[in-house]
Amino acid sequence: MFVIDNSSKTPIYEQIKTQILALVSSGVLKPGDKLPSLRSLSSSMSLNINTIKKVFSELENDGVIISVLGSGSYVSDNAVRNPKILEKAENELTEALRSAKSVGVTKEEVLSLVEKIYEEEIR
Amino acid sequence: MFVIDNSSKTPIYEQIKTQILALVSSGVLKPGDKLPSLRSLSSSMSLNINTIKKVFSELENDGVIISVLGSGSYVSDNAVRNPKILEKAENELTEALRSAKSVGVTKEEVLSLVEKIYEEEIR
Amino acid sequence: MFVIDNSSKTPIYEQIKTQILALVSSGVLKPGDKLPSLRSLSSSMSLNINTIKKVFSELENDGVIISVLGSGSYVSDNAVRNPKILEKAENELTEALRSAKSVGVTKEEVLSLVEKIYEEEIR
Amino acid sequence: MFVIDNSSKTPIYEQIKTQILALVSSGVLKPGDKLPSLRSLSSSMSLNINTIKKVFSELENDGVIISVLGSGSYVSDNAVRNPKILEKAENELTEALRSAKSVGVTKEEVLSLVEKIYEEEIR
DNA sequence: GTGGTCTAGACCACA
DNA sequence: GTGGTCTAGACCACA
Repeated sequence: MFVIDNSSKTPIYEQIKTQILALVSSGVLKPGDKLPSLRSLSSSMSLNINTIKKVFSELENDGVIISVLGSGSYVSDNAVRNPKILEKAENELTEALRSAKSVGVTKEEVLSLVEKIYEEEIR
Repeated sequence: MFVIDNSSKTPIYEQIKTQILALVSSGVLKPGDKLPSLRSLSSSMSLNINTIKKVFSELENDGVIISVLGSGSYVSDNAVRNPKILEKAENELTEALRSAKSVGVTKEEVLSLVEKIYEEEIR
Repeated sequence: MFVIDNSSKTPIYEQIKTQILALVSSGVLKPGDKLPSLRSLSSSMSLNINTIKKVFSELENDGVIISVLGSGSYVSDNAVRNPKILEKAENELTEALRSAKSVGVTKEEVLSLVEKIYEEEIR
Repeated sequence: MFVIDNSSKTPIYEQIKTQILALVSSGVLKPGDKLPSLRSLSSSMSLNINTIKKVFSELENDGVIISVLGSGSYVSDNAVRNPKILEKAENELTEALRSAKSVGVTKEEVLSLVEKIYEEEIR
């Protein structure tokens, strides 16, 4: 389902959230689509159900999905290029850029990295 | 001395570490320079000495400073553009870029952000 | 679990670290294996949890283990004959040899000591 | 006078002690020779006098030198291949060998290191 | 004075 | 349950 890197310092719930967001913004998941249930996701991925709960509650909080009691969770209408998500990504990118600049990474090095990333296939 | 944002999710010791690294790479702190003592730093910042110890021990581990028992801590000879530090910054930047791309931030938006950051005064 | 010599000048955390490294390189602990939790180790050894934390954080820094928040600590994939660890051991051996030579220990005495050590059972 | 490596984790007094022991066992300093005074040594090396005091008191304790109140310190008659010193060097070497063995350094690697060290010029 | 080790304990985020 | 951060304070070795 999703690829989890256990050796990463990024929490598992963040890794899954990022991958769901990528599916939404790439159009694989469209507004109105139903997501798998908490239980099916957690059992199929052998994860603690609390981990998946955290993913879904954050996504709902961000306005990307809507959970309907007794029915399931659905991609919301304004999920694509959702303002909260975009702002958060930009803030994180800003921090990473400032940090890189402050330790001496040059603008040229950053630009070539940007080129490289944007040429990559979507994973 | 250093600016601490207590509301940040970034640990205090990371914030201080980042600022010391910036001082080193900007040349304010040069190889051989003596850093303030654990005690003077912790008391002037109203932080516990163990928090500062963590900062210094991480910096020593990264090869940026050298701590000498009974004498003090000094900027190491190969502190500037230190490979470990650069690699870490680039890895974090790569992650932030991939994440931004995956949620729909365009390459143009990224490039204009890069321009903006690299025009900023060093803080 | 581990043998601690309180009268030794070697810090407790170093003693434990050394013994974990020996378990890893002898194959008793294999990549992927889970280490005991901080709490269980510290309570079973009657040591403060912070002492064990220091052991684990050094081992993680050396690339021997990986600590995962909420899950536990695991032997990393490249733990065996880890370059950092080998280099450190060789540097310490070099120092000890130079020091022994400088005070008049003969090469023959050293060679017979090496034979003796490498015939010892693994402790 | 003596070479001090400030970036070493070996205390300065140990570094000096080792070098004095090397001078004795190589015959540069002979039994009966007078050592420089505490003050002249500490001032010429820009070291704290406590550091040199520690060196001399350890050497006296080991039976390598004899301090005569009001006169100075002299290399003792049984300074060469002094039993305490040899035993200490061998103990440290044993520890380093056991440690190297335990992290996977092979006997062959150790032997080639021994050859290399014993071919080195005395420093 | 300096940094290093160890204990004790609170509080947090994550699984 | 797990590890991570931070405070508080004792005691040590070294310069």
